[in-house]
Amino acid sequence: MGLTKSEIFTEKQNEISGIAKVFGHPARVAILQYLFKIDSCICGDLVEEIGLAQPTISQHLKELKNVGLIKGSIEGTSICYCIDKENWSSMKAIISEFLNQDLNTNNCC
Amino acid sequence: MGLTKSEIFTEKQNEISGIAKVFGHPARVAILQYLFKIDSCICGDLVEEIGLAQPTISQHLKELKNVGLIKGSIEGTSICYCIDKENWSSMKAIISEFLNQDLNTNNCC
DNA sequence: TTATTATATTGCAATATTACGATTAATAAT
DNA sequence: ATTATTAATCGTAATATTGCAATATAATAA
Repeated sequence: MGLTKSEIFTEKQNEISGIAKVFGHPARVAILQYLFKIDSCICGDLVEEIGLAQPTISQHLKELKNVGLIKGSIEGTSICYCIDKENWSSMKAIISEFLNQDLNTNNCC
Repeated sequence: MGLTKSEIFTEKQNEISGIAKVFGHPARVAILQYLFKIDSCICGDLVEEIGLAQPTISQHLKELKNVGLIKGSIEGTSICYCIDKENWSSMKAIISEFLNQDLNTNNCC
C-alpha cells in the first residue's frame, strides 16, 4: 500500500516519527548543519553548497519549513532562511525524551 | 528518480539521516517504546500490541535489527527481541550531537 | 517597460516504502 | 509422523519520496 496507518498510533508516536522523518534525508541534515554553521540567515548559495538542483533544494527547504525547523523571510530579491531556534528546542525536547528511554531500564540481555 | 544521492554527502550526514530514517515510522517508534517499557526480551505479542499484520511487523523488526537498535535470539519456536543498549547509546550520542548544534550559536533572527 | 535574479511550482520518471495475503521454515507438542 | 505455533520471506499493490527540467512567480535593476 505505501500508506502509513497513522491512526493506530499515539499522537506522540506520530509526532516523534514525523520529526525524525525530516532528519531522515542527508540533504536536509546538510542544510540544517550549514544554517547552524554560518549562524545567520542565508540567502542563496544553498544550491552550490549542497550540490543538488535548485528545485530539489527548494523542496527540502519546504519540508523543513513545514515541520517548523526553519523560517524564511523575504530580503529583496532573495529569501533568507534560518533555523527557528525556539521550535528547534521544543523538537529537541521531544526527541531527547524518546532517546533517553534507556536511562530508566535495566540490562536484561 | 527516488534515489537519494548519498555520495554527495559526508559519512556523518548519511549516518545521522540513516538512523533518523529508522525512527521515521510510528510503528518502529512504538516497537522501541514497548521494548523499553517491558524492559526485557519479548517473544511474540508484538503483533497484537502494535496492531499491524505479522509480516509488516516482521519487516519493521528487520529494519530495526539492520541498523543495530535491537537484537533477537531464538527461544524455541519463537524469537526474543530486545533493545541493543550498547548500540542505542552510541546512536544516541550521534543524534544528540546533531540536536545540540544550537547550543553554540547566537540568535540571528 | 524590459531584463535580471532568486525562489517556487508543476509535471514527470525512477526508486523506495508500507502493508498484507500466501507461503515457507523451524521447532514443539501430540 | 502429524499437527500446531511462530516468525521470516515472497510477491504484489498502493502510495511516498527523490530528483530534475521546464515553467512560473516575484522582486528588483536597468
